[in-house]
Amino acid sequence: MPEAASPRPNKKALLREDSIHRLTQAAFALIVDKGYHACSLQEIAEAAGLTKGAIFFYFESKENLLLQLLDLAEKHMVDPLIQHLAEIDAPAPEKIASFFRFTSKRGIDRPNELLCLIKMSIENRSTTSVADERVVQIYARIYRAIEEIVDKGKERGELSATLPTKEFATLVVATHDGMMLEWHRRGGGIDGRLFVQTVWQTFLDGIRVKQPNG
Amino acid sequence: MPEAASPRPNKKALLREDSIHRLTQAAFALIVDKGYHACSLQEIAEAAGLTKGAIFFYFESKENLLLQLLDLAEKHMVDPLIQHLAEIDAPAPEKIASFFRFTSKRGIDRPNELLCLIKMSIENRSTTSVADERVVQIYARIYRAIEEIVDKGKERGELSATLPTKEFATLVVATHDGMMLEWHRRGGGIDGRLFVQTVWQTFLDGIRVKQPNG
Amino acid sequence: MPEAASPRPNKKALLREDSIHRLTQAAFALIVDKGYHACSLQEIAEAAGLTKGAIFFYFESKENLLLQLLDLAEKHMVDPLIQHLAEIDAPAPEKIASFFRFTSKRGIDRPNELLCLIKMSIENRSTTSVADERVVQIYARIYRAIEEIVDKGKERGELSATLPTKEFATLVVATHDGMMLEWHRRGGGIDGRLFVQTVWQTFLDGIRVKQPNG
Amino acid sequence: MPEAASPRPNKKALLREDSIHRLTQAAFALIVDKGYHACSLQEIAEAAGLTKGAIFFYFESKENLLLQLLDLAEKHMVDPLIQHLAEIDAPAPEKIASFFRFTSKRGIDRPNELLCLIKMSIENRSTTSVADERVVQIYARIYRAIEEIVDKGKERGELSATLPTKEFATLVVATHDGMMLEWHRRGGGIDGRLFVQTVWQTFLDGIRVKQPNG
DNA sequence: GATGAATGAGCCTTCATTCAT
DNA sequence: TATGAATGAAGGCTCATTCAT
Repeated sequence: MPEAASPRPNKKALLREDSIHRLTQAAFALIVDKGYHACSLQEIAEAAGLTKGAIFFYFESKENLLLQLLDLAEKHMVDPLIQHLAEIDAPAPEKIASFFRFTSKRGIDRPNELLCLIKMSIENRSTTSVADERVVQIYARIYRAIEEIVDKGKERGELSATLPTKEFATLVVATHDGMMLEWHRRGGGIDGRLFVQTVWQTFLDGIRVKQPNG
Repeated sequence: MPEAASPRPNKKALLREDSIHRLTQAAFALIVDKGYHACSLQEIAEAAGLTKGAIFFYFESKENLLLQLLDLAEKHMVDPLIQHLAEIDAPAPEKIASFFRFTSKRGIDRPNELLCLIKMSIENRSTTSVADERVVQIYARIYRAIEEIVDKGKERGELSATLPTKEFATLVVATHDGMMLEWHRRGGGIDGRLFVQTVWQTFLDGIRVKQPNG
Repeated sequence: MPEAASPRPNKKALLREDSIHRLTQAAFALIVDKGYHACSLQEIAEAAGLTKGAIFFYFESKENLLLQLLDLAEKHMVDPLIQHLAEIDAPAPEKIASFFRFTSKRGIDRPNELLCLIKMSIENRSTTSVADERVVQIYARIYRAIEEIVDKGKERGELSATLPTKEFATLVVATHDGMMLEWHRRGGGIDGRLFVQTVWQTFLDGIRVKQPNG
Repeated sequence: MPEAASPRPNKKALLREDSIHRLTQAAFALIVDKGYHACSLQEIAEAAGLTKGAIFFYFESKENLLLQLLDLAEKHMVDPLIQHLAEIDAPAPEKIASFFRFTSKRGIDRPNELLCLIKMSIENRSTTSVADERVVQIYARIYRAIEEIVDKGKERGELSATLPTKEFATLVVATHDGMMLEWHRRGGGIDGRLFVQTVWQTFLDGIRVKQPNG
């Protein structure tokens, strides 16, 4: 099946796409690695094989670059996650487990987008910047999705009615983010698959050895 | 003219103590709030009612100031925590719960020292600095303490023998740090006491409604 | 296939002409408004509905664009002015008045070319650039024309013989340029026609109420 | 007469004063010479024998430096001028002449402050900056003073009642500014004293040879 | 004929750091 | 003990300029 008539595949558009991709990937990697404030545009540009000027050509400012990264993280990680949670039909505990499972799976191949979002939620605080607001927005969506699951779970008797929704959702997000960060921090030191399994098993079953009935 | 055994509290030393205290407290607060890289010595000095020069007089460099903060965090939070865990005589799950309980209690009054340590463990990565190494050391101590609890718990049958020690310890730390950060992030939005209670209840008992024996 | 004697107006040439015209007009307007150094080629190109590249295609450099503007200003404003002054047959004071009258009239329809020249004579100083030299050249022509009028006026007894030629010419140019700038600066604030009239009446008759003979 | 008791003449304050003075003088000179946008802080600092950092230490930003210059120009040139005009008791034409005479005299020793103000009134247009507003404010004061003189002059019959106040004031300012700029532009080329004399003689008496009565 | 990608020099600004006092 | 003056390196950003297409 040969390429259709398209006389020439628009070289400039391809170049543009490629440059933007290299810049965003480099930015993701460096921000995850060193933090937003600690990494310079110089470094990012070099890592992408371009110059600072190219970043401004495509993104106009450092903060705007960050905003683009957040947009990507939302599109590639958060949107699918929330859609996934909405689609699956399972008891609340299983849905919570799915939350962990979903990002873990995605995170194995492309950890930087998710980690960038998490790191920014921690680093960029009290700086009333646009990027900060963006992070808050995205997190609000995640919280809403989890709180919905919890509320429905409580209605259906799948979760203890005494569970405080907000606090529990906070716990879920906290565990999730902490886990991702810790995973990244310990790097090769731990077995990823084993870790993830431990996380949600613990989370679901509690850590105590179950006393045989009684 | 020899220094007398001066019963009256040395005024100079007191002043010195006070200045150092104000500087470290200001630094703790600002680093927790904005991150190490995002806050300048100027800000810290101003918040302490002193000038940049004073910081260099007492700490010699920005990194050294951070090191002092880490030392304080270790002395005031980590040392007591580890000693506490070593002293109490309880089953492993209970000890894990104590871990959460202990820092939560301390964190209510003086959250900044612990949060500073946690934030630094996330922000300062891949920068092979002395401060980074210091953070790693401190975290290693915490991990060791938890892994010891887990191993003993498995020996005694208090924890499932199939629980992978390292991964589980990672989970504990992750949950703990994530929880602290989330708590701080959500500020007044959530009920602290309720949140902490939720954390370790969930962690200990699992989130599922227990089927009445059967 | 030889070029025909093409009676139909060459389309390419027209397009070319049009683009150049739009660029120069945009440049005139922006330089008058913000000054040469404060306005970027980006702005000029955008205002002309083209891109930076087009400017380099037609003008090769920012300075060369300015040179072209100066050429236009000379051709459209200075050349006709000098020719006009040479042609009219009147006493020196009347010729001086004509100087003001002429540029005022022209300036009403196309103020930017004259203003650009004046502004450049003020902004671009001590920068030994080609454009600067060009400005000096043009001003030298104007000075020469006025000094000629003054000298002849003195010869003919139309002007006081004690009037220092150079200094008086300087005064004429100063008043003229200052007036144009002030006119532009105050925008709608003053009545143009009334202002111009005031200028040369004052200049010619002096500002004092004439004592009735005696 | 020995220096009074003052134990030591506060070296730091003197140093401060001196550095600020050198920086402002350098800034005045370079801005007058090349324009605000065309001269860099690097140049200014070098001309003052300091570094860029020193400028930020004392002035915080380039624009703020300019604001300080404008303040100085107002204090040293405009305030005295307006006070002078208010104090002298003379017919309106003579007061107008005093306006020229006063700034001319001051301008001989310290031309840069006045020229900086004038140049900024021309260069900084349509940039809604704080500095621009400052310039407008200062000019408004000058205009007010002149318009007052004109109005009173018309009341007392010293000036033609048909003279439009606003337009005439504009003319005065225009002539004044143009004259100052031209004087600066032509540098050594013209005789300052002779020029000034020509200006206000012309302005006062008109340029025509007075016909002997009738 | 004109664009869009990309560069590099230079700008304003920040900030940790030094040092005389 | 602590300050205030000053520096220099580096950061984000602008902009004239080049060039393949």
